[in-house]
Amino acid sequence: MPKHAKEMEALKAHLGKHQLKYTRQRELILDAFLQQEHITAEEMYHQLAKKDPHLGLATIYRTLNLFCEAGLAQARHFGTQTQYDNISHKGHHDHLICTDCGKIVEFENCEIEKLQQEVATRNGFTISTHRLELYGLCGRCRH
Amino acid sequence: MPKHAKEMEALKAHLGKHQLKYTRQRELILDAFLQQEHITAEEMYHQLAKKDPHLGLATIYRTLNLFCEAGLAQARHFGTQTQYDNISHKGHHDHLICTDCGKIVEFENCEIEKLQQEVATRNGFTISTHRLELYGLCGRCRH
DNA sequence: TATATTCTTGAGACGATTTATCAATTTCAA
DNA sequence: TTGAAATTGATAAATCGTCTCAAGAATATA
Repeated sequence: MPKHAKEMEALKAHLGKHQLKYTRQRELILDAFLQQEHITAEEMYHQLAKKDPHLGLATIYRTLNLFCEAGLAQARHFGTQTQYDNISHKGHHDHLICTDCGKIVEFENCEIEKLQQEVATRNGFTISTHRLELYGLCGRCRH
Repeated sequence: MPKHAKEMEALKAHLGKHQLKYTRQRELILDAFLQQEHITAEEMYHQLAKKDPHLGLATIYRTLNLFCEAGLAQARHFGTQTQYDNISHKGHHDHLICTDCGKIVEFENCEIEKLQQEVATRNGFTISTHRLELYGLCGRCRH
């Protein structure tokens, strides 16, 4: 049984629903992606160059965007690059982001999530994912 | 007395401290900026083209970044562009977003904000802005 | 006020990141 | 196995923001 059977099924379900195909490249990229907490397209390109030197950067971008549509990933822009966060792997992480040096601290907070649920319920919504980013200065950059 | 005397003084203080000059362009851009909650350089470029057709885009980028350094603005990457948030503007709100119909509900929640502060403090951060988006289905689309 | 010094501006070149294009290839259902 | 439809890889192109530099503007000094 593959390591990430659950996510692979989720991806296949999305592909089937949209008349898309399950390709070798998509499987390769999914495997690599699910081992990361977050990654950029460029990083993945270099990582996968060993396994498949002909895998194109455009394919990686296309596939990571596909993962976002399938609900496996979430794009987040910081600095000049886009980070693709793995939201299926370890539970959801929120981010503290230093606007000066770019340092990112991940955190989880059940109380905040509970309050989010309350807000959603009060407005008749059913939440599937969320995004919370706190911007400011880290201890070192404050000086 | 100008509309935004306080912010103008803050800018002048920063300029003086760093041996920078108070120019017509900086005043023009400050005036426009303080009327916004957040704006991109491109948006401001078009907005100000009426008042000064020769104002360059590079000057707007430079000036908005200057405002960040002076503590009047905060850069935030959203989509492919950079949003410059007006820090002096109160009334931050978060968003509930329906992934099916695109409906957006705005909300504020002091308790969540308080918990955010706690998380930040615990990690040595000083928050200046944040972004919270809840994605899911609205009441109508759930059926 | 005149002058010297320094900073700023505008225009376009440039670099980095991401998307679009398109012929060749692969997938998948019949 | 076959054929329609989707995908890929290579690269061109678009987008966004910064850099460069000569010309112009702001401030300090006399």
